[in-house]
Amino acid sequence: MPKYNPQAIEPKWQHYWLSNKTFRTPDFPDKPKFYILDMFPYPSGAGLHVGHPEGYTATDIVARYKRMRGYSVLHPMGWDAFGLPAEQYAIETGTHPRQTTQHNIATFRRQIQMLGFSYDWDREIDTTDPAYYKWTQWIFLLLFDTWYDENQQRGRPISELPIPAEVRAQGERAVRQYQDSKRLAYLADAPVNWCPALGTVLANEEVVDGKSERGGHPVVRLPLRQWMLRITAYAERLLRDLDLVDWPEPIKEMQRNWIGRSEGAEVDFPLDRSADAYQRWLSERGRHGWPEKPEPDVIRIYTTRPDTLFGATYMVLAPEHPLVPQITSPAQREAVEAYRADAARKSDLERTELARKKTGVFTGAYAINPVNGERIPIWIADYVLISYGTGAIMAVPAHDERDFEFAREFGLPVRTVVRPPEDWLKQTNSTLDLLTQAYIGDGVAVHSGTFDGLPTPEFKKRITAWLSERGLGRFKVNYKLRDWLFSRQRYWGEPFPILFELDEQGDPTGLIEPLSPHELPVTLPDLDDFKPSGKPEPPLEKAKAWVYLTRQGKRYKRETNTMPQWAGSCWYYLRYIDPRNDTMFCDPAKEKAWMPVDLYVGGAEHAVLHLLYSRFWHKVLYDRGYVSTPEPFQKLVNQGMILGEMEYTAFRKASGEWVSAEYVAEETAEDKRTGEKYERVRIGEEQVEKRGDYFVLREAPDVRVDARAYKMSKSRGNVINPDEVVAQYGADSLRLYEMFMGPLEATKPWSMRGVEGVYRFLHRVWRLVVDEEAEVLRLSPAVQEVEADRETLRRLHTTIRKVTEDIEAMRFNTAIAAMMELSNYLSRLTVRPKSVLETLVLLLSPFAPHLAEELWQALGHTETLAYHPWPEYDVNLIRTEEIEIPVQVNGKVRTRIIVPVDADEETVTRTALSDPKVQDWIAGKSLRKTIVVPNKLVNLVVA
RNA sequence: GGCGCCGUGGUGGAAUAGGCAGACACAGCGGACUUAAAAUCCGCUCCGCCGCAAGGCGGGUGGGGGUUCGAAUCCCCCCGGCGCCA
Repeated sequence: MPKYNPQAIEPKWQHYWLSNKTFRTPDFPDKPKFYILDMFPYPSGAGLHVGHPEGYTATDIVARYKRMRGYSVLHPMGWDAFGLPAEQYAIETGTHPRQTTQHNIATFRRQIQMLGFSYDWDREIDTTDPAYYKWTQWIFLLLFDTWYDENQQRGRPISELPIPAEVRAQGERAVRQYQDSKRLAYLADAPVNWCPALGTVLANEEVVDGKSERGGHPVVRLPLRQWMLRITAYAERLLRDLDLVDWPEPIKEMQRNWIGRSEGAEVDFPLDRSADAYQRWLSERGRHGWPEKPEPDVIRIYTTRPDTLFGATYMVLAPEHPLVPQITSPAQREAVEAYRADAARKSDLERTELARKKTGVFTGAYAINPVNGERIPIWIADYVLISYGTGAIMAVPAHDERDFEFAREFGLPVRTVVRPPEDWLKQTNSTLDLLTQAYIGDGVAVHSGTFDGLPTPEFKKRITAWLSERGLGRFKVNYKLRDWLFSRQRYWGEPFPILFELDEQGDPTGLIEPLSPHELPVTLPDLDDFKPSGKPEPPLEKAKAWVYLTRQGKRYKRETNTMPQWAGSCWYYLRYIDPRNDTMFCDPAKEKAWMPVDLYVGGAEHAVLHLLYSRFWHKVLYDRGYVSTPEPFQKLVNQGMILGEMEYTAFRKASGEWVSAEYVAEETAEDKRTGEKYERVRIGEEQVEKRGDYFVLREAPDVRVDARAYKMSKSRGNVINPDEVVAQYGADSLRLYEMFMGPLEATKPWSMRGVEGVYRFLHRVWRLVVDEEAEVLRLSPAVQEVEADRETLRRLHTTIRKVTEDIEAMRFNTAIAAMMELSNYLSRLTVRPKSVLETLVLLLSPFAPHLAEELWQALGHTETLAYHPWPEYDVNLIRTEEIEIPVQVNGKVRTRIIVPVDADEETVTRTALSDPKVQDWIAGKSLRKTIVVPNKLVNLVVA
């Protein structure tokens, strides 16, 4: 029996922790607090993936360690359970998504609990639980009730929004519409991906190359009235406050890029008109200044290069630009209409593809360049997006790559207004007036009237001021970040707590009515048919009895879109703090006590969207006084991806002849030279060998073999199931292996043999303590209550220090290596001091908690070690009297000498020079220089 | 195309205020125990060369160059992989 048997001891301790509520966290921290959060999983039907426990083990180690260091640790788990797959399954089988979701959650919970994580399960949450999404809806109402005050740079209640007198004069209805236009949650027409063949609206990720992912049917972009969240109002703060958090720099950089702040100018180009009319317009602008909205016959553009205004030779509007129908000449109408229809079928990504051939159509209209009065043609082209800037650009082909390509394609003039450096001209074979490609760098202005000779940055300032004085333009900060499209035409999501007022005919009056908080939650109606309606409208439209209601004598229709999957995950970290509160989403006192999250661990795939969206919600809650910190996640760590086992692939012709991998395109298995298609052959490790930088077939060493690890996927058949690993080796081995594989952040391939290796280590630790020969669980006879000798103590305390420092820095792989070294040493001792083993068990306990608890008990303890103080190390025990350091001669190690620790330079030099080997090496040469690095090395430079 | 990260034995990886390259583990080889196997334990294991041996010499962190007494680590160029953006 007393063999190491994880299958017996792991369930035993999991049951112990659960039934004793060992990891129950008090409502308020009673010691210094530490909030450790995992990105909660979407409980998919596939069950837990080995990638999940990687992050969960890392956080669990820190959580267990922090408890032993005397912290109140908040460490919860829950389910991000709304989402497409459950709904897709419902469409296919009629199974209600709730049922699928509950089933998947049960599987995930079982799998996570079998790994022995120290979550406080009393705080488990589920985003699809009405008691949870009640508060998601409540926060939506808060967004709806908030406007952004640009002056104060914060969100404020809509009741505090100043109403302009001219709006107020138009009556109550106008006031409400004005308010609605300023809310953080507002309605707008936004294009959806409508797939007529499937009769449904698709999410962006379901559209590939303008076709549906399933079936490859064409997808068109159709405007639909949808909820938007005004995240752009917070762009500046989302950018700036990245300085407050301790996140990996690349992740911050990705967020910065995503927000995409740029400085430039907005400039108004009036449509072509008579010289008189143009002069009138100019003087009008000079008098009244820059208007909030341009006149209906004026095109407003945004540019980051106002210094190139004199080089604008044409304009381009996005095909969707509202002015297009108005300005198109009759002769061009047909071509313009066709082009617009075509553009609607393309995604933004395809449209902006740099390598793509530029397309576009002339509208027949002209505009006037306000800096020089020049008349320039107006085109439409799909490389201009309606969603960026103002949806219109001035085209400066000389200094913008896309404009250059477009101009070349359509024979439009190119005018250089920034002088490129001479060597650039030479290199590109250009002359100042004949560029072979766009020059996009800075330089000195030419052909720019009175601005000639100004360097680019100076020009930008001067021209912006010039435009500003004349009411023709203004300085403008622009963001690539777009407002967040928050509606989904789906069933399985949070319903909006919003009503639309109906008139007596049952038609919408245009008034939007938010529900009151006491009317929440708005629960999802049951449907028995989840099939798409065949119209671009949400499935909830089918629940007629739910959709229409009478409230205080008025008829209303409910909003039938649902919220996107991101909604529930935007604030879940707050709910864990007070998960059962039904009067508030979270008690402010508890929030203050636990926030911010001290450590947040999850996959890098959420580096941008989830983290940006939740930061945005958090800031709104902050502005409205519901949370106490400007940022939710203080420290962020991204775990790397776990790949499948290493695979060797060879390529073979139909004739059976091998083809070296260097000639084969890996993705298609086609010959790079001839296009011939080959067969992929999986090769065993024993059939390959390494030659230089490549693996080759052992039987045919000319044939290179493709050697790499692939992402785990069902279709590739390389998915590792955690259940099987636990059944074979136990949870402690799985946990330990995932931490031992390499650095947490790195992408690394799985290896079953590696699991075996850590299992052997755990088994060895077991045998250090337990008598395996005995029938009952008792200590090994080598374990005795004796004082440890000096060397054992030195190794023990070195290990304590290493493990402690490594956990703090989340370098779990090297912490484990240190414990392996200690156990290798201890296993060679015939007498093992009990106190040393106790310390080792404590060090190991955050990593392999089941084994540790079992051994702790075997060592005679009756209580869990979960709250036992973490071992302290004594530096005096780590120090040695003497130390061996290398001696270099001219930078090469020639021998080693033994010197007292902290010996001074002179002693070290003297010892080195007296060494016979050193004397051989420096014989007949003169000593030029001596470098002594204390306790590290000595380098003798001779010549 | 731009930005970022990365490249170390047969494999995963150690070693960064620039200071002994290859800790720990896997795989492999040899040995002990065993009737045998598994498990376990002990030893060897970056490459090349010299030596019967003890030992010694040289090369080596994707490639090339540079800074330095000294570079896996810092700088420049190139090659390859991954991620994000376009």
